[in-house]
Amino acid sequence: MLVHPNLERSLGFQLRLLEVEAEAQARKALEPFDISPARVAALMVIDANPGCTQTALGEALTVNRASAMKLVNFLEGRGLVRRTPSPDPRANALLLTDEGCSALKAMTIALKAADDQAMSVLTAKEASIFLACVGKLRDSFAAEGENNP
Amino acid sequence: MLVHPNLERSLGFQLRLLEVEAEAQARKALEPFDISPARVAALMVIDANPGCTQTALGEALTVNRASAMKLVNFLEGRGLVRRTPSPDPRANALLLTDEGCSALKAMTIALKAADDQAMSVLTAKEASIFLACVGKLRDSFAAEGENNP
DNA sequence: TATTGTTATACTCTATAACTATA
DNA sequence: TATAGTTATAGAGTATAACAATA
Repeated sequence: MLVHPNLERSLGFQLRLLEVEAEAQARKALEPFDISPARVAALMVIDANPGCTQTALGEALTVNRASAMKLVNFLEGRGLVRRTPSPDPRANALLLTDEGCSALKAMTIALKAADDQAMSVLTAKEASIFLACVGKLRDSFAAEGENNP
Repeated sequence: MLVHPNLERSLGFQLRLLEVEAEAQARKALEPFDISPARVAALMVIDANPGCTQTALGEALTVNRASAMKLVNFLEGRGLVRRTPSPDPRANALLLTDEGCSALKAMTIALKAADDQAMSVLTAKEASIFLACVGKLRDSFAAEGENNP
């Protein structure tokens, strides 16, 4: 069945289909850990920014404070993240627990294997151009968003 | 604030960020029409496959029958799509109304303008390689999905 | 039996708005 | 007044399961 000539050539639609498949693949790679890709992304942000606040976590993941809080509630409940006192008593400083740290290492390995397998259909040159284009496009969208806030 | 070295290099995460931005841009381009990108995609599928069933529509959009039905309910309520009798009396044959046809033309123009603007940061060669890579990656994911159904 | 459309229900993710406690 | 976290609520979007009509 035909989808539609305009859809086949549409950047947005093709990206959406690809992203849906990439997310499903990541979800599968994470099945042994019973955790979603978005939550692993949160762990990675905290790992890269120990002591960051929930608001900062939300900004890095482009979700709002309330959503960031739900993420942290889940990760804390799993024993992967700790809320610790921060210089500013209004804020929480987020840290990975020891368990969170070792779990993240294992998850990262699983995700990378899946990623590498998907990227293996591209030549090295294609992969490099592809990732550069993704970056350029993201910058382009970000610039547009600033012009029309 | 650092996101995370592993995330910066992650195909899945970068794709997700890009897709979120592309979707937001499409949503904005469609604001004058008060309709979501997913619903316009449904219109395009029906336009390309006049008389298709709801189940077929769902398959093309990779959603299930119940979700396809909600899409059609909305589009019918808007007067953009008609459910007509089908050779198989269990099924509906979906058609665009005249209004749906002309609305889709205008929406397509708006979407293409936004798409072209985003792609304008890529050289012609980059754009061609980028779209080819998207296709390759989708095929790769699809093949993986078949091996592990 | 299998399939189409339908309905009811629930789940996930996210957003908004209002509240508190601090700054 | 502005900000961090919290809470309650609501909205999309999608999925599952069961049902009727028909193949």
